[in-house]
Amino acid sequence: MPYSAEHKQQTRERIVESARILFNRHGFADVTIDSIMAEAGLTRGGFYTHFKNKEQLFSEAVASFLLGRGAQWRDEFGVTTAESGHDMAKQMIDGYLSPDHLGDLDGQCPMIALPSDVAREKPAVRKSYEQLFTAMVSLFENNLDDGKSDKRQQALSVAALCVGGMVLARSLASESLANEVRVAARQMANQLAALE
Amino acid sequence: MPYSAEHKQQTRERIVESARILFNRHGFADVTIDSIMAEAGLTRGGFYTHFKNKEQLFSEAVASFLLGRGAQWRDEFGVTTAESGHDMAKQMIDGYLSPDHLGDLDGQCPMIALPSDVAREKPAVRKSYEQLFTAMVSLFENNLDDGKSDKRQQALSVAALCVGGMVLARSLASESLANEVRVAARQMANQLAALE
DNA sequence: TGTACATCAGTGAACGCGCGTTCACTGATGTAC
DNA sequence: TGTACATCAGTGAACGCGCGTTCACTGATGTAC
Repeated sequence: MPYSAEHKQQTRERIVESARILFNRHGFADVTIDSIMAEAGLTRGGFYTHFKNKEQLFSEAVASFLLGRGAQWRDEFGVTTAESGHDMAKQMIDGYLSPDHLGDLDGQCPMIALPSDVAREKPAVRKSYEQLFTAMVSLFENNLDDGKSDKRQQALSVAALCVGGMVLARSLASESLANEVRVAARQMANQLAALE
Repeated sequence: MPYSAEHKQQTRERIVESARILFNRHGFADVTIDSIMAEAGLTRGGFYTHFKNKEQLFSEAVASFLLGRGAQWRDEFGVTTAESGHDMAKQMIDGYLSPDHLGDLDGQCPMIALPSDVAREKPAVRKSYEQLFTAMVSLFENNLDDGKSDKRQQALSVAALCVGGMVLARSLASESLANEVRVAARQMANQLAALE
């Protein structure tokens, strides 16, 4: 068996990481397999020993967010005691709708960077996107008060505000209007999260 | 002067209309100038007597939504008396977050169909997107109660919920989850619009 | 009213380019002896 | 310990294709007479 057991796996992860960053920045169609492989320190042809095609890599790149910053969020905010729930939800909301996140084209959540790219893809890619969304909604569900009959609706709405506010901020021409939307969504999301 | 005065203008509008529909359905990168011109009953080469390049057409196609269904919405909900404001806002919210709108890939609002495509474009395209957003926010501002100190914040949040809810619904794999998000966003948007 | 002409919207072949994918090959590595 | 070998991750040239844009040309039209 040439090469160590994990060697191929590590290369594969390097490719997924390059892809995640490049897709986040330029979208699915405008990123070439050449550029992804070059970013990972490899050449074009090797791609197909790891992936069936470009679309499969796209799917994995979107999902891989949950292993990086996504896991960080989950670890930080995912499991909390009842009384600290609101604080955790607030930190999550404030972080997601922060200027830092808005400026982080490479590291941002793919839900913000790639919504319309994903909407045109096949179910496999959409499932990866859905994983991110489901994780976010669960996180909010776990950090809102118990006993609320519309807790899930609240969590879904807060998530829609987080994603919607950031997606809009990214697409507007005016930086000041973008920030106005971001701040309004942040305040409203916090208000909703604290609603009782 | 060969051809009537409006002939060129009409052809141009036909191209923009084809472009709006095709971009809405397939995104910026995956639509060819050939396909747009063919849809308008013309051939490739004629494109450049009307537009500088593909990007300029994209910008005009996004903005053109305000002349079609956008104008319809504006006329229907734009100018209202104070006491009917809430009803108008509700109709707008319910229409935007309706199953019909979710299923209408050709006629949908470009804010839903093209957010990440637009985010990567130059200011001219982003300005067109912003026109749509500004129109929506104004419409909500005009249909919420007077005298509220955070009226604008409310309008921005409702708009973020409308766009966010629909963008997410488009990108998820599960149809039932997509509808859950859509309905949750609709209910919450209506709640916010009626907040006093 | 009828005809020659000038205009320019629209045609379609061609240009230059880069993409996703394939494939015959290479060379670094772990194993057997 | 040292060497021959088998494996397969990675290489890079090539294939087939379609794109955005250009350009010399055409032919439908309004105008001048």
